[in-house]
Amino acid sequence: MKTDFNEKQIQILLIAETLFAENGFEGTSIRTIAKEAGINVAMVSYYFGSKEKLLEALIVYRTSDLKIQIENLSVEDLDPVEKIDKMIELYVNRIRCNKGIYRILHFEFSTEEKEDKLKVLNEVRDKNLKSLETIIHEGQQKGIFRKDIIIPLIPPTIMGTFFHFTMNKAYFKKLLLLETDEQFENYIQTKLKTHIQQTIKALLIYES
Amino acid sequence: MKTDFNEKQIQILLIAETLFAENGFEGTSIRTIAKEAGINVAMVSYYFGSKEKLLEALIVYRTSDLKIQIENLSVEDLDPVEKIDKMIELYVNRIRCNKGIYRILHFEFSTEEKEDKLKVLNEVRDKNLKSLETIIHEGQQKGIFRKDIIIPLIPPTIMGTFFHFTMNKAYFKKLLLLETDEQFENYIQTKLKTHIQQTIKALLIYES
DNA sequence: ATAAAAATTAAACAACTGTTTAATTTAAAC
DNA sequence: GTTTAAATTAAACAGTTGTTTAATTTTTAT
Repeated sequence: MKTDFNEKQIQILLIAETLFAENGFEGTSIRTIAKEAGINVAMVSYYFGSKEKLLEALIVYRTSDLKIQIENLSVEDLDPVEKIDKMIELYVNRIRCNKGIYRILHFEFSTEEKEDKLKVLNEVRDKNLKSLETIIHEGQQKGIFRKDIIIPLIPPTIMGTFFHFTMNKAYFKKLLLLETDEQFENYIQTKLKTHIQQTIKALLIYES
Repeated sequence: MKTDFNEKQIQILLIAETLFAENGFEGTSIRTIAKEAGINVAMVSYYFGSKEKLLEALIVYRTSDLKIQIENLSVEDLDPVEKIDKMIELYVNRIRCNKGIYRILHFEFSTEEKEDKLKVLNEVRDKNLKSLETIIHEGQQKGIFRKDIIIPLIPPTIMGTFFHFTMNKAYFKKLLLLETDEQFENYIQTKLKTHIQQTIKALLIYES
């Protein structure tokens, strides 16, 4: 599998990413990509073979990016609660910086069965889940966290909350009286992030 | 705004809903809809005017459905914690039964600015939020719930968790060893529902 | 400077897109 | 039974789609 792209290819990939995220895969024509990138239509086929393969290349390009971003929190010298806080901050920032590709991965690939192309993404997810498990088990051994937690359901709550909020930008901007995009972005990094941290910590610690 | 449709129109709407949810708006052609519905291509234009207006009609049709489904929990004779449980159950069931239209509303309308068409949806959201506020305020007055909760961020956690889980069906089926679609559906109605309930209750009750 | 390879182009391709037309069939009203 | 309206059809429309071709320019290597 090809993982190295030249400057021109990367330029095309980045523009395709934006357009796919904005208008969907089917909603974006090669001609639009070409026009936006200031190149000839044929160049996409020339470099990537087809529109489908362009999407695959984009996913390869971006998920290899994500791989690198994985940090191993479980080794750091923090107590479990602090580790949870930090992990959520990492989650939020990672999605925030890769909104485009996340959107594409979740919406273009959600229904269809292109599992092979999602292998890399699944590897990232599995590794994240492992890190999370390590942290929670540590907290459970120290008697801080409850023991009847279904750990695989925690990332959906973190990511899902974030996604649902950003996907309904217009609605929440109006609801929370956030006038500019900057205010919206700022709200995510402060209030929303804190809300998610509070939620997960409460779930882990609370005894009913 | 037209809100009544005849049998034939509803048949077309339902098939369009499935196809839009599966392949997206741009990814679904009128001819595919017509073929699937066993009608002539021209009938869509004849009944709805255009593909765009077909989508609008679908949203009108479905959101008027949703409106009726809104129950007013806040008046029932239950304690706040039970009300939260019941409300989440309603949330989960409502999304579960209207997966298609929710997907369309969130993904086809997320980026573009077709706010006027989303008015009905926003009304439903606002009403749900009001109900939730009533319940939480009651719990706060009784000293059961904490007072520093950002209430508008709770629906994103409920809906987001659910969505993220269903959107990544293939991944979670493999991860949780759910072999059939029935097992997956069952997991949603039991474990996932309980997880969301636990999460929200913990957030509301837990004192740090 | 010359030859080979890579990059870029405009044009053409057939298939598909949403939509409209005009003719025909079916149903309703009188 | 006749007239009028609604429903349905196949065909055509013009525009767009992804992709390929073959010619041309640019870059690289010798």
